[in-house]
Amino acid sequence: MVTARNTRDDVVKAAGRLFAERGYHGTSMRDLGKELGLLGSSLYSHVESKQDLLVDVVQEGSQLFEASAEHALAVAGSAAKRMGALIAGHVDVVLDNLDVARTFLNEAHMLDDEHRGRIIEARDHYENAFRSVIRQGVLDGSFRSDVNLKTASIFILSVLNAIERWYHPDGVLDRRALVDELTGFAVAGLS
Amino acid sequence: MVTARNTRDDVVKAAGRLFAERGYHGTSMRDLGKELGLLGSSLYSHVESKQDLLVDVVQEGSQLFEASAEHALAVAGSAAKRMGALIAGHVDVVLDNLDVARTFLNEAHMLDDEHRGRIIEARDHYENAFRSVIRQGVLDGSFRSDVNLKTASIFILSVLNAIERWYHPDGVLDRRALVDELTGFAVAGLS
DNA sequence: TCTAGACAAACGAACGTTCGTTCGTCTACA
DNA sequence: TGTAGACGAACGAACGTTCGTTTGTCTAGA
Repeated sequence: MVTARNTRDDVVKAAGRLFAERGYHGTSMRDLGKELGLLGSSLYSHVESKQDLLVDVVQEGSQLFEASAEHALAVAGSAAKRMGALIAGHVDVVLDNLDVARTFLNEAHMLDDEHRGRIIEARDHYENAFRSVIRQGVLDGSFRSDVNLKTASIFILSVLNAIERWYHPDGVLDRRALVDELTGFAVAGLS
Repeated sequence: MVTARNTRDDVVKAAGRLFAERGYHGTSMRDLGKELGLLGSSLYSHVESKQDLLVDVVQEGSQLFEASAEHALAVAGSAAKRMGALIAGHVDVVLDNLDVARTFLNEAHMLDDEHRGRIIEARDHYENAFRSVIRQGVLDGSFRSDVNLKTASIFILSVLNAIERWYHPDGVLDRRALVDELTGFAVAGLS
């Protein structure tokens, strides 16, 4: 007989799913309990508060993106190649952790000031990874010299962050093709 | 003596402001009343329901974008020029109606099925304006022949729709410079 | 010019429901 | 037998909404 006891991780995972789908304020603790076959009150055996769940999900998202950038920046090669690595990493994070990524992107501003501040810092740091690769390309002449570092990095991240809003893994465009399209568009926009 | 009676439009406008700021589910009717110096219950002199307010705001957003696209498509000239008109129109809609645009972009999926369906249709129609201009550019040779119409239009709209998340009108980048950056990046990405 | 009536706007109490959360109890496994 | 997990009743607060009433302004007729 397999007993289906829930762990804190199960609760956080389900919270990510519902927060992504219905938003933080659109999800009640009773909804979340139902998702796990529990009563809402039972969740407090695993978690201190609802806000706590949001913090957990958003922090996980933040760490995933951070790790991805670190990994991509370790790649050697041209600016275009390293930008490709950043983009491929971003796509992997989003598509392999869709609920976490969606919650991170859309619900983080519901956090209290302190946590939100930390998330904004992490986001800025992540954006800097893109900026530094663009700078490399401008300096070595592979990208246009008049590229605006700030806007260019924001534009590319805008495209990447929107993926969760339209991309369906079972559509005609598979993940590799998506990454190719994204990288092609970004590099062309910078060249 | 100036009497400050509120109209339905005042309520809808305030609703757009709060929905944009805190989200639909994060805004209560009492919050909204306070914004206008009223009790929550008093809002029902102007409006049938909370959902009704969301419908009003989102539909206004939808119409603004639609009108902008129609106007831009009437512009004669190269594909690049017409794309510039689409982008400039989009930026104007967003920056001149920030609350409405933000609510349209982020809260429309909270609508009931029927209204949401209509909004999705309108969005598809708006995207088609971008697609048709890209097609024009591909056909006349000013854009790359291997441009993917669907992804390219989505990418450009992704950048445009993200503006509300980062752009501040009082920053160093004024509106004209923003449009130039956007158009430059889009056209370069297509060329 | 004065006034009676109509009207929309706003009030404020109250409705039933849902919210996040607490707590004492029970149960199943180690 | 001890303990972690789940229960389920209960809490006070907040939710969207209703409703009878009050307020202030505009208009028509005397």
